[in-house]
Amino acid sequence: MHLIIAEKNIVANRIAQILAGKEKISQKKEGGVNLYQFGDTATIGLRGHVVEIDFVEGYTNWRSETHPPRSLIDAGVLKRPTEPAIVKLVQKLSKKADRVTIATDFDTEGELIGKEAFELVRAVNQKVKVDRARFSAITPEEINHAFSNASDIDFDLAAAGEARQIVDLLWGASLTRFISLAARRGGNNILSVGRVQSPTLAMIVDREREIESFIPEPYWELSLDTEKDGETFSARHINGKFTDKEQADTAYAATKKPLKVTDVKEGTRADKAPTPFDTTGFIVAAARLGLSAANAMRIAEDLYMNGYISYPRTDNTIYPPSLNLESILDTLSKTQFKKEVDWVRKNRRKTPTQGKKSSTDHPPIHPAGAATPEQLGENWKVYELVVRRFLATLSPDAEWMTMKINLTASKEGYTSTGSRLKEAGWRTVYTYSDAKDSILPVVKPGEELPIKNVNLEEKQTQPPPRYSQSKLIQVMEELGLGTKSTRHEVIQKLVGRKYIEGNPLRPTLVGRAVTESLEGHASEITSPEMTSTLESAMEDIKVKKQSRDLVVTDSRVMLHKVFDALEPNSELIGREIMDQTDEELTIGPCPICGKDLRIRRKGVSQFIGCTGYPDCTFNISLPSSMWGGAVRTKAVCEIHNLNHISLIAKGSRPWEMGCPLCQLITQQKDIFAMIPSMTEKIREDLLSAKIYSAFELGKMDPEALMKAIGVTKKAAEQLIKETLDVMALLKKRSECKKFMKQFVPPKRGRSHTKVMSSFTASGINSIDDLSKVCVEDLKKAGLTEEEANTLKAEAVLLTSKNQLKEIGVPTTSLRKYQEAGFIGPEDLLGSHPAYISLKSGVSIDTVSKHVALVAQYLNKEQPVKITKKHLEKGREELLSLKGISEPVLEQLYCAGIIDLKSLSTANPDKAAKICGLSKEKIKQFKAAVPV
DNA sequence: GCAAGGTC
Repeated sequence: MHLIIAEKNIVANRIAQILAGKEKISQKKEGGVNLYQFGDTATIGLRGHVVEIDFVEGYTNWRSETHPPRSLIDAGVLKRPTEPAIVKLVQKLSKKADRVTIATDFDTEGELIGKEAFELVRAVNQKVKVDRARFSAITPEEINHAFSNASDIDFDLAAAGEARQIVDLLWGASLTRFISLAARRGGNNILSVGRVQSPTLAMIVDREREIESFIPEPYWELSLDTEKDGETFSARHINGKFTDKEQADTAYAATKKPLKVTDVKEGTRADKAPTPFDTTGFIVAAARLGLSAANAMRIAEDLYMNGYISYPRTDNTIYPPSLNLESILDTLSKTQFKKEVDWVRKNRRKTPTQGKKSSTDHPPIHPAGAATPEQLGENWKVYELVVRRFLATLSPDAEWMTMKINLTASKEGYTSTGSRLKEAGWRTVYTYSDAKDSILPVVKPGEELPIKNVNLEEKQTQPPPRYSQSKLIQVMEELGLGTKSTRHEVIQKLVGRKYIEGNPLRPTLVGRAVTESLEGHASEITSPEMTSTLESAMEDIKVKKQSRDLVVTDSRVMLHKVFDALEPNSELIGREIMDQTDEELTIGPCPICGKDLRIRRKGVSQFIGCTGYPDCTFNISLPSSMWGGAVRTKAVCEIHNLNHISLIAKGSRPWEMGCPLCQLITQQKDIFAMIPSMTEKIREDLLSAKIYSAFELGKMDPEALMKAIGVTKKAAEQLIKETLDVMALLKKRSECKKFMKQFVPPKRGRSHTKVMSSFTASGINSIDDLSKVCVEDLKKAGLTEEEANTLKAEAVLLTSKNQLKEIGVPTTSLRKYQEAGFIGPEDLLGSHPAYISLKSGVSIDTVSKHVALVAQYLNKEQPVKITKKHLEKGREELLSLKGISEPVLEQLYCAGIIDLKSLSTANPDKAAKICGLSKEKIKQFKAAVPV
């Protein structure tokens, strides 16, 4: 069997299709992994790296005395499967294979992925022949050629990739741990460091510092307005920007009649059609549609997975000759772009535009399938962008008419330029950048024009702009930081670590503090040079000028030097970062005592507390950090002088909460409104007395409240009591919601909050209410019949359980009763103890005791006590009668018949109804009782 | 719990 291993599923599929020719391919899934088989060949796709490198055992504890961060530098590393299902299938097939071909991507990382696959194969099959197919496009010609000319894995190339892996892990993990520990940060708040992320962060910090230290300088611009045939236009002074005020004033004063046209120049300007999309170009264009880099990539990947566009991770801006542009046009003419396709076909340029980069792995991003807006929904605009860009690259250049008018006003020279789109060219199909005409009137040299206005404007030089995501990705690409597949993820990572925020991007204080510490003590890691050095070392490994191990050893030596400098300063570094970040957590003065309020974190919970604690207990609770870590933003509340709060979670937009105290007040407004004797006046008085929450109010002493808001003692007592009642109700509601959440999954338009508010409207406020509810009310809240029944049954179960517990039934017996179907107190009282004992397996003595407790609790008549001895005797008596077996005995117990005596006194009609035996049967048993 | 690189 010939096993072919590709880098990803989609490639495996296409290779199979090409190699199979007309043969039929059978596709099956094993453990969620696709396998394509034809003839004696099986093709499987990996998922990129299916193993990852990690440290050998013993290094998991960050705070270990024996394995501090520095020890990671010399720690051993191993490879561990990250995709066990794929690894398993590869190895299972390898055992049976007599030829294995590695067909991963044709680049360094692809060679490494191939080597990883090779190692998996060798681990289970030492003899099988393993070769390597290299192809730079997935076309029949390339693939067939690659497989009939298969060569060997390039272990040097793979080793270069391994060196990168190891160096990245050693530096990243050791420095991340070191700096996190120094700044006492753990869990969600670790401070990460890495070869790509740290220089990227440093660029953003650097830009911010440039902006801060920028000193604006004034300059002056001089222009005049004139008119021809009723059309006004303006002209700039030929000096451009005046940096000297006096010169500007002189020129202004000298701008006088007559204003004469000295010169008119007309020309044309070519406006080149854009080049094909690589990943960066695509992200930049998508940013104009308002998409973040990560979002644009997510949508592109989605479109790719569904066959609408080609592979979106590419560095290529030149269509390979093998790409069939004609058939793509055919496909697109089946979409709503038919008109544009026809236009392109009629006006097509000789050869498509091309950029500078031609890489081997994937073609530029282009449309691959037809789609409609209905099919794609939100993703449509990205598809449209790819389509229009593709069409633009086949379209002719646009052309502009340009006109330049030179003028003199007395002796001062002025100039005006205009342009008009002459040939729309590619702009016909690529409608994103607006092409505005600025048309000048027709004038002749020597002509005199009126001066309508002379304008002297003072302006200021501007600092450089902050990076937008797409600009940052462009710069990263120029510096060689990251890859086409990872750049956008790096930015997301920096946001997730709360190093950067906003759009355009600016550093947080943490981001800045970490960058500054690293620059001061481990500058290697904040410079893009580390990447270029690593890359040249990798080049050396590829050509055998160096070995992988030598490169790694060198890197280890360097990292030790870094730690030599870092370790003695660990206290200092920690202090620096903590001081700066404390500031970031401080949001302004406490409304009660005036000391600083600070964001506090404890596990997943976070809140705003007063630095005056425990003297001042003022606090505001915040949503759990599962919704995002709380950080302060630049905005400050005008009323409370507090910074606004924003919650930042990985992979989603920050949640702007605004001023936390304003939030608290609005939120409490609804709660206050539930208190019967609350009036708007009292509420205002409470606020002025700095009593912001119902919780605070409920805790108050009536005397103190009396003084604080000027009400009678009786009113104060009443208010406090009502507040406590409302809070108890809210607590019950929240328990009820939590309970409901376990059984009612959220759906579109049926959030848990929505369901709960519907419950409240129907008067359902607690789990207890749920247990007594009418199922129709639950269905009103959007629950299905089944969900409603389940919810009610579960509520009955829980409330009964709590009730029985309160009565004094211990948990173990309680569980047995409920499992046997005796749910609540009434069930225990409604059945004969013997029956309960038989069904639940709880001994009769215990059952009797519990039943007695229940009867006492419910104020019901105490049932007759039955002993174990009595029961056993009765049992023997009954079983001795003809026709009474164990199952019948159970039915008799149900009817309260436990011995001969109770049988003889039983009423057959009643008993039959309860236990399900026929009347005749019971009469028959009665008759058999010996006299 | 660390990196960066693949891919979903």
